[in-house]
Amino acid sequence: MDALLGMTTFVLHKVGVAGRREIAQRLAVRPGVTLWQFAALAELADQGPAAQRELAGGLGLDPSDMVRLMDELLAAGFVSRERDPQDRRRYRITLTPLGRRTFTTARGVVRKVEQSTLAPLTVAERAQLHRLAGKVHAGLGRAGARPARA
Amino acid sequence: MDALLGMTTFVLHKVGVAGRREIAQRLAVRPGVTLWQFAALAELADQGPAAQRELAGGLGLDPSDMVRLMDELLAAGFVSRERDPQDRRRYRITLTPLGRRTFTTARGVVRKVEQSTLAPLTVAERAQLHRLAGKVHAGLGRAGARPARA
DNA sequence: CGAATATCAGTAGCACTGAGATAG
DNA sequence: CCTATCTCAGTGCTACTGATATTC
Repeated sequence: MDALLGMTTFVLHKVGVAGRREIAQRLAVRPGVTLWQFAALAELADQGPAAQRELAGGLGLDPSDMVRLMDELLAAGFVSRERDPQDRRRYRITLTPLGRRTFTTARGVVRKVEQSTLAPLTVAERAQLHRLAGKVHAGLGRAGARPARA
Repeated sequence: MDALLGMTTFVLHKVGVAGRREIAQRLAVRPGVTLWQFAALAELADQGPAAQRELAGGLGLDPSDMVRLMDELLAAGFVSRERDPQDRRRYRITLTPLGRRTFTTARGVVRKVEQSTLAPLTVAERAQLHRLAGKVHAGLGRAGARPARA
């Protein structure tokens, strides 16, 4: 009996970290983005313009770390930002055409790596794994990110 | 289409990190061990006395970090160690009765947390998730830990 | 000599904490 | 006055890298 490998959480963590590593390394080569940069682009591509706080919330990233991420994305020309006229505390982050193209490229890379990582599974099993992981993830909530109110 | 949640690796990583966090917090309260300490105790309980390098390899932990871990386990009285008479470069790490009792307690805690984390899944789904994650994990290998030779 | 074990110091990435400035 | 968004500096944890002493 392997007490460690018998624990689903342990195996899940190992697989998750390894997958993240692999994807991060590939994305660094082409198209030259970090994992969080890719994640932010993905969120923007999905949901359109958003405030930094909303982005951070959706990604599970701390708002304070979002600042640095924004600096990078702006410097790379992947996004543009302007103050929200309705609420001037907020920025309105918008994906640029370059950002969208970069995201598309990156998504292709990620999909390839993911297929490689999940190679031991059949197509049906991959779908099953994704479904189950999604259910567990949905049940998490309540943890992570900075609380909106004290 | 959620580009991020559509990626199995991303979800797996999130779930794994959250699970690890939760377990680490509980273990810190009772029986007062870290996650790596628990992992090492589990490995020793499974496979009997071992050298530090073997332990590190089995756990996916860097050998250099195993040193600190050993200090902690020895100080806590969970393990004892002596030089291997056949190969005096190696230490022989053995679980003490206290270490075994601590492991048993910790394992109970971990199982409870795991059940809580996997609550959204049925019993059959949990088994399925564990099986699929195990297959992917087995396919990883080759990554992590320090290479045995340059 | 080359290789393996254990060790130790230093580094890098990542997430988090706490506090401040501006706006509602 | 109180809250929210964005910002910045600093901390802690984890994992990794590079180098050394001892033993085979």
